[in-house]
Amino acid sequence: MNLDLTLRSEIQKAIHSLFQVEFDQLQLQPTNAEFEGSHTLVCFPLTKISKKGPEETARLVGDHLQMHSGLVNRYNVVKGFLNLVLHDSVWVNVFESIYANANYGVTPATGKELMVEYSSPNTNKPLHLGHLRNNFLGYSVAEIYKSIGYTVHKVQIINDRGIHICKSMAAWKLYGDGETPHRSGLKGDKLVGKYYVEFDRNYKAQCKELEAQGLSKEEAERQAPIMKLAVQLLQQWEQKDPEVWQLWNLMNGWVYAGFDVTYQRMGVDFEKLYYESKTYLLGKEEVLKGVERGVFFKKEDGSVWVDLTADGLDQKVLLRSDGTSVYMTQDIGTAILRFRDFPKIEGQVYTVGNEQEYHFKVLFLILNKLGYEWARKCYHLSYGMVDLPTGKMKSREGTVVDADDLMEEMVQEAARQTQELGKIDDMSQQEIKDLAEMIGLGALKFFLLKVDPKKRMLFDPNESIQLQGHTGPFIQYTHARIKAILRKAASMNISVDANSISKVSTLEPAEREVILKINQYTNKIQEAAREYSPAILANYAYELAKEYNQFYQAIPIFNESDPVALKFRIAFSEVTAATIAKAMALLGIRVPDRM
RNA sequence: GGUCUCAUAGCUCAACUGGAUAGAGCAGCUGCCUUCUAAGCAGCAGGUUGCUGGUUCGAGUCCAGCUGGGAUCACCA
Repeated sequence: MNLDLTLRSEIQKAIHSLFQVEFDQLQLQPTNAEFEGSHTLVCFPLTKISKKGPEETARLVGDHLQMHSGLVNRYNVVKGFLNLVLHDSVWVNVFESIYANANYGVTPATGKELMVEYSSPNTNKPLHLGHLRNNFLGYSVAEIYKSIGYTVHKVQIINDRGIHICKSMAAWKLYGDGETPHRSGLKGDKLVGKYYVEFDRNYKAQCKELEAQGLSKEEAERQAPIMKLAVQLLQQWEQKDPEVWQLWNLMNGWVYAGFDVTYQRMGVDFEKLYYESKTYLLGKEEVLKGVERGVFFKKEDGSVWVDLTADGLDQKVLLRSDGTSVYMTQDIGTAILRFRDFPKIEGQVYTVGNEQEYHFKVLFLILNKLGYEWARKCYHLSYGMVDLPTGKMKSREGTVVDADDLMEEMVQEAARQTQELGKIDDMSQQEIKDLAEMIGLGALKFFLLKVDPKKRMLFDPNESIQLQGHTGPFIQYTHARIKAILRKAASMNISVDANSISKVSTLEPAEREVILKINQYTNKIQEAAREYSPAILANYAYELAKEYNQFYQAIPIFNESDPVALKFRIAFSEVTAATIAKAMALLGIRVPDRM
């Protein structure tokens, strides 16, 4: 049974019979902790139809519900707020139906499909902290949509061509001396990144030298030999020069091998990879067709533009005067290609930083102008930057937090603290290692996901590494404690079944609070999906764990002599653990049985 | 300069989309482990929600203006 819907309809019935009016704009909200009750009806909006003061209106509705609704036990009125106290049997019923449903919180397949793009790195340097936020967000949103019945296609577009990779190639050719990941033992993406830095260092030195010889800054930047080499490589690449392509394939291959290791540890996956080298020429045809249909226009020099001034934006170029594509052209092509690849998807989610908000606004408008219905279902999952205490991450200034390093650091810290607590001394080396992995990554993921994606956030290495308080490990810990209870119950041969639950007649306040929280789970998933915000689920999981911990501390389960209450509490703990595990799984966080 | 966006406790974040006395965690202080795991629980202290007006029965939330951050506005990607 859906408690909220049932209660809503009972309230509507009450209002109808009291005031003879249909009123469907009910404001029903959770009761503040300081008052008795679980649901609160805000009665100010009702005064217009009741023609009475808010308090009297509240009392009328409260009386009616108490007399005619089987749900409401008693009520209290504070100002215009009607606080409802439901019968314990209602809560027991709610719990029973959740307990009976092993798939609680999972919507069966609806036939709807969605594509989620995330990660989408350049291939000239390793993944960093910003990519971690991106990957965790994209992965989680995809999982959330799966759980509400969507088939989700996780994809990325890999920026594998362009001047950036040519820079790494140029530096490697000049200074690499044939270095390979195999020979140096360096991870492939790190190796390529090393030569990207190497490029920059030499480029700057060369510019400085040329400037000392009297060249202007711009002139020096153009004339620097290493830059000339990079530009030459780019041109040769575009002409499909076999030698250049071989090197390009080789170095990209190193990067992909490195990325695979990183993705593996992050726990993210992709169904299909799109490569810019294969899609960057797409879109041109679509744009030309658009010109024919008068959606776009051509200037005298041959360049093609879209006029978005009617939408409050400016004019944007889509094809250069020499006929070549720009970034936007390519994105138009890729979007259309994806809908051809997956004709059933109703839209695409682009997990990309908020510095590209303007770009996506324009892209969606253009797709719309081209007549694609699905353009309205495309969503830019725009997230804020991750700042460091020292300010913005700047790759040139070496203040970038490397993804591999950070994950390793978190796992090390988790291992250290776990060791220190000494609760797992009997575990095997493999189990201990796996546990540290689970906790370290759980802490990191939770830290990055608990903040509203839209907001920029601060990453303080000292605080982020904490495993107490409002953290992933706090929630994992709650799960592990419940598992200990369940193990003990099993060893005592206590069997729980639906029948024993239905015999429960009264509940402790702490129990009611937890059931109330568990009951919110499905709503929270819907909300998280609607808002594209894993933060909503992260904070929910935290609240649920916190609520359970209060119960745990207040009521020692195995001190209970009444077998009905004992069995109920075991079942209730079991459902809490399962709900925590499910919510965390949607965030990409695993939970341990012991820690 | 135009557009967008953010500003909440010392610090990091919440606030059910306009509802009650704005909540958590960290940091600080005080209690609670003969055990279902103290990675926990209970409590104390900490706030003019950047500023000024407005709309409303009611504003951290909506509107206007100001102050201060950030992003964006290339025939770059």
